[in-house]
Amino acid sequence: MELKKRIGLKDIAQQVGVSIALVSYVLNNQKEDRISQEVADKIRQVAKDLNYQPNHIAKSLKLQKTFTIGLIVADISNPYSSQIARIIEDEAMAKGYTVIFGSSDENLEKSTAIIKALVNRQVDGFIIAPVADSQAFLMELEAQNVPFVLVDRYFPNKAFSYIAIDNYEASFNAVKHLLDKGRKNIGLVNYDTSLLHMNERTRGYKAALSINKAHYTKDFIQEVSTEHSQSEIETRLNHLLQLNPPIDAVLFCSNKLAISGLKYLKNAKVKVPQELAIVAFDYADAYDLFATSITHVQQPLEKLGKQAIAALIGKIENYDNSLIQVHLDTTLIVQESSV
Amino acid sequence: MELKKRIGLKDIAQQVGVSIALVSYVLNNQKEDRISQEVADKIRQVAKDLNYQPNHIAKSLKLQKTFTIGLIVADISNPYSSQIARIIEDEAMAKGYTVIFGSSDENLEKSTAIIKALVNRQVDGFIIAPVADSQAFLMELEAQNVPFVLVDRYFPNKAFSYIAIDNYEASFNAVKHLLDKGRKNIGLVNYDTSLLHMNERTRGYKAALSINKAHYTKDFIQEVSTEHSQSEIETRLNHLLQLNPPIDAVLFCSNKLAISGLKYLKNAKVKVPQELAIVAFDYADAYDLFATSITHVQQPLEKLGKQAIAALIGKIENYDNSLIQVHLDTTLIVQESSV
DNA sequence: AAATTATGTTTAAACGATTAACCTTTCTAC
DNA sequence: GTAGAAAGGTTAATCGTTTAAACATAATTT
Repeated sequence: MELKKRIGLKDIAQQVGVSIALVSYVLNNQKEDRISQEVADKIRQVAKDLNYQPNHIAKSLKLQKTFTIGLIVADISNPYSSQIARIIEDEAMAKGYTVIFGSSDENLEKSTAIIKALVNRQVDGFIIAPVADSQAFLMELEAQNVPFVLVDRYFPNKAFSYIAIDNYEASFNAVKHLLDKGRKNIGLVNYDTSLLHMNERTRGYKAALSINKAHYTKDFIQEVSTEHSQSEIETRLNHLLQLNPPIDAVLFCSNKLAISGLKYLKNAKVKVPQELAIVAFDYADAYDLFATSITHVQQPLEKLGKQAIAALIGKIENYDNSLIQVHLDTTLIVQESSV
Repeated sequence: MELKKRIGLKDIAQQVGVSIALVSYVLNNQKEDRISQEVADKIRQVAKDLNYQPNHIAKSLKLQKTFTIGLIVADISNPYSSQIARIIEDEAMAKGYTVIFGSSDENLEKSTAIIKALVNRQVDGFIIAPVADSQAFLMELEAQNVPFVLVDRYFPNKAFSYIAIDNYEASFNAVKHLLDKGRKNIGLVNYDTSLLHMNERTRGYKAALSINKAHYTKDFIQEVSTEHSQSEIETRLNHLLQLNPPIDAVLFCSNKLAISGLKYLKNAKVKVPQELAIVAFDYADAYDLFATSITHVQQPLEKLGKQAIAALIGKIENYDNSLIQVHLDTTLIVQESSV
C-alpha cells in the first residue's frame, strides 16, 4: 500500500543531470535566452516522460498565492446558489482558479467560521453572498486585506465592492406590470430580514403603488422568517386572501417563497390568474409546471457571476482595490399568471 | 496597499523568547509532559493576543495532507448534484475537510482535466459521480493511489468503491406499482447512455413487465441523448402516446427527464393520471406544483452523501483501501399521478 | 561523587517549489 | 595577452510549518 512516489523537479534534475533550479526555469519558460536549447529540450522531454505534475501546494507556499477562491453562498442546494456556483466555477476554471464553496445558512457564526477556515487555507479571495449583520466581519476581512466581492446582497453606506441587481427597480416594474393589467390590491410576500436587497424589493413595491396612487395598507405586506416553514407561508397567504377587499395579485420576493406559496394556492384551489395574479422573483423549473406558468423577475445570473469573478480576479491580480458597485438590470418574463 | 503581515509561529516565538519548534509543540498539544506549564501558557496567550492563524498551506506541504477533498458531479447547478454537494459539504466540514467541486458535464475530457488539476492541488481524495467510459481513467487514478469513492454511478466488473442506490429494484418497484394500479401499457423514458445505473433502471423496468407477463414492445422504451433538448423529449413522448394501443403510464428515469416531459404533457393537456399515469425518479419542487403531484422514487441522498464521505475519509485516514460497494434502498413516494 | 534519568528547550532538516545572486567557461575586442 | 562581456549553469535562501535528534541543566539513583 506504499504510495507511489510523485515525480518532482528533483527527479527530473537527477535524470537529466542538471540542477533543480534549471529545471524550474525551463518548465516555467524563464531565462529562455540563457539556457541552451539542447538542455531545455532534454528537460522538457524527461518531464513529459516521467509525467511530471507540479506540486501546487509547494508553489502556493513559495508564491504566496493559491489560485483558489472561496465562494460563500446561502445554501448550495438552493437552485439560485447552485446556478451562480456553476457560472463561477466555469469562469474561475477558465482563468486558472479553482473554487472552494461553503454554505452560510444565513447564519453569521457559520458564515464567519467558514470564511476564516478558508482564509487559513490561503484562498486568494472570496465571492460572498453575505448574511445579515455581517458588515463588521467584512470590515475585519477588508482590514486583513483579503480581497472579496459581494454578490446578490450588499449593505447601505458600506464601501464594499458588489455585483447585484437593481432590486428596487425590479420590484417597481413587477408591481407596475400588475397595475397595468388592472390589478387593484397587490400583496407582497417577503422575508423579515435586515438584508438590504430584500428591503429594496419592498421599497420598490411601495413606490410603485404610491406613485400610481394605488391603495394599500400595511396588511398587504407579509414578512416571513428566513427559515420559513410551509405552514408559515400558508398562514400569511391566507391572511392576504381574507382581507376585505381581498388581494387580487401577489408578488413573491424569492423563488422559495413563490414555490411554497404556489403549493398552497394549488391545494386551496385558488384560480390563477382569475382570482389572483402572481409575479415571482428568480426562476424555478416549478414555475413552468404550475397550472398557469408564472411571470417572474429574471436575474442575469450569467452576468452576475462573470462580473463577480472578473472583479475579484482584478483585485487579486492587480492589487487594485478600487470600489466596484454594480446594479444589473433584470427582465420581467411575462407568463400566464399575470395576464 | 501593503498586505498586512500575517502572524506566523516565528512572531510568537520572538515575542515569547523561545524557539519556533517549542511554539509548534505547544500549539499542537504535543510533548505536553516535557514543556513547562508556565511557558506553554505564555505561548498560548501570545498566540491568542496576536490572533495567530496557522498557515494551512505550509502545514499541508509538510504533512503531505491538505484536508481537502474534490467533489466531481455532473453539473453543480442540477438540483440532484447540488443537494448531494450540500450534504457532503456539511459532513466534510464536520470532519475538518473542505471541498473543492467541479462539474464534469458528462464529458470525459472535462472530467479528467478537472480531476488532474485537483490532484496537483494535492486534494486528499475524491468523491466522483463518474462520466460514461471513465473506467480507464479511474484505474489510472487508482494506480496513483489517489483515494476516491464513486457516488450515484458505478461500473460493472470494476473493483471501485461506490455508494449508490439499487436502481434495478427501484425501477422494478415503480413499474410493479403501476401494474398494481391497473396500468397495462407502461412506457419508459431514459437516457441513451452506457452508464450502468441508468441501464439498470431499464433492466428493472423490463423485469417487472416480464415477470408480471405484461405486454411491451421495444417502442415502449424511448431513449434521449444526455444533453436532451425539450423538443427531443416532446418527440419521444408524442411517439409513445401515438402508439396503438397508446401507453397509459410512463416512467421517467430522472428528474430532468420528468420535468421536460411534464412541461409537454401540461401543454398537450394530457390528463394525469386518467389518461396517463406517471412515476419519476428523484425529486424536484416542480413535482408538487404540477396539477397532480408526482409519484417518484426518492433517493436517500443524506445517506448517500454521508456514507460516501465516511468511506472516503476511511480510505484517506486509515490507508485502508478495502472495497466498499453499497446499494441503498429507495422509497417510492406515491402521489396523485399514479393512483 | 559519578552515573543515570528527567525535564525543558533548541537545532536543523525536511516538504517541493522559486529566484536572486553567484560562478565558470568561452568569446570578443584591442 | 588580458579585460570584459556573453553564455550557460549552479548555489543557497526562502515560503511557514513539523519533528527527530541533540543539547543543557537539574534531580535522582547507586
